[in-house]
Amino acid sequence: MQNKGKINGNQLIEIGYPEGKVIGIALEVIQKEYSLMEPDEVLDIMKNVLASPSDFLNDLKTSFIAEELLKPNKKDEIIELLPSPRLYKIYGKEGIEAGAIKQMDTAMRLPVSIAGALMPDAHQGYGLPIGGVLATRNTVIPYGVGVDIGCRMCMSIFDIPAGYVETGKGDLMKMLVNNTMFGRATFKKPKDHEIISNPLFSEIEILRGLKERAYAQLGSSGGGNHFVEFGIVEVVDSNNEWNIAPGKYLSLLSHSGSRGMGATIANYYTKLAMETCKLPQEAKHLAWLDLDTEAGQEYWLAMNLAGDYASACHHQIHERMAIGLRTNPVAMIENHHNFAWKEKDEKGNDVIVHRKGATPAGKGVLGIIPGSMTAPGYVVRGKGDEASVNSASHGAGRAMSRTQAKNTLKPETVKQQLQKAGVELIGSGLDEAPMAYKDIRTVMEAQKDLVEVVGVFLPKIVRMCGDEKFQEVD
DNA sequence: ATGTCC
Repeated sequence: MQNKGKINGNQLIEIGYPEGKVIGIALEVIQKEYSLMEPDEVLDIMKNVLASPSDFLNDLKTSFIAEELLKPNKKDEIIELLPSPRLYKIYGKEGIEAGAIKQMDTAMRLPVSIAGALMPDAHQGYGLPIGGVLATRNTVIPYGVGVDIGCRMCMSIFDIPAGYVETGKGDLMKMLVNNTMFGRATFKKPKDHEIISNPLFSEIEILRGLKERAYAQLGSSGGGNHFVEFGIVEVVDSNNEWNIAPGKYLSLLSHSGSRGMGATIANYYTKLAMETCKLPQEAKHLAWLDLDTEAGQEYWLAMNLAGDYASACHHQIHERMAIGLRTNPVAMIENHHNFAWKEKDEKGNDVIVHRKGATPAGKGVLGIIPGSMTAPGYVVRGKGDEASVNSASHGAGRAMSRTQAKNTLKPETVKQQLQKAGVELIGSGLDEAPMAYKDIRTVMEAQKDLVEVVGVFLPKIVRMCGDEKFQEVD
């Protein structure tokens, strides 16, 4: 027989072995000790060990399996939540849906949670709500970061008069159409970037299979609420970081993340976390990885790589536009809003701060909070408010779900609003219409203790992922 | 958000 000793994990599970570490140990023992035996005989031995492990504790061959079987099975133990959530602050509570608050309550009942806050643009997500901020001790929650790891904003301010968005409109539109890629579209020949030669792409198993597509998608933008847009930024703070005179300038703003790479990493490690960290039903998507484990360290490295990759994509977008404009920006501002950071709490202890749809707003930290296609976005400087865990919103937040927007909004109404606001739109669907978003001014009012406004941005030429149904109506 | 369903 050519398959002597060949047993796989599934066969062990079939005869009743619990999923987990013991499978690996048993397979190792089988390979080492029973490789010449018929599979059926091996399975019989394995059955006997399983039926009465204590009888095999002194067996030379199977004692390791027996020991593992006798260990209290931590894998199936459901970790208890605290009876009530730790206190946390909600900003702009009146505008936040109940489901998001419920999800944040659940997150604040995790035994690993230390602090948290809910931003005024919050809405329901998987695990941590979008707009949720959560500080934990030495653990990282993949769905506390979100699927689009490193989703971020980037703004370039050019020393070009604001009037150019009108006088140069045709050229700017061409630059967007020819030099940005959305959805499935990618560049025929992506620009090289050092991120692709990062050794982690060969050192971490899950990343090996992601390198090729990451290269193919380099410099692209994705779909949904991602955009690249030209607009006018008014710098309102004379005491700004770049010594720019207050006034209006041509500006480029982009919003996108880590494409397929981050999504694959997020889903892979969430699944892994859910296998090792069993939580009650309502909290199961908040499964965490201990940063002292191999999986936790791998996720941390992979997450950071995905963040750097997302940043690289933005930089290439901005580089292409700067080439088109034949000038370099006088200022660049950028920030992740789906990410986890190692920070210090007020006592100086290390904490892991997850921001899932939240802008870092430590004291003096610059960030960008976009509004909608027709509403202003803001360049902000964090005030370092402790209660917010040094955070602010990452946008206005949705007022309508995507389906609701698609079903109720009329293309003509949206077009009228765009026209009124003087906004030229390339691509997009009805679900990204301005009316689908909350009023950003109300959201900013709710977080005035968290950030101060450095500049106000108005979108003028917006490119998003296309939507045929919306496009047809011309 | 996502080679938009392994």
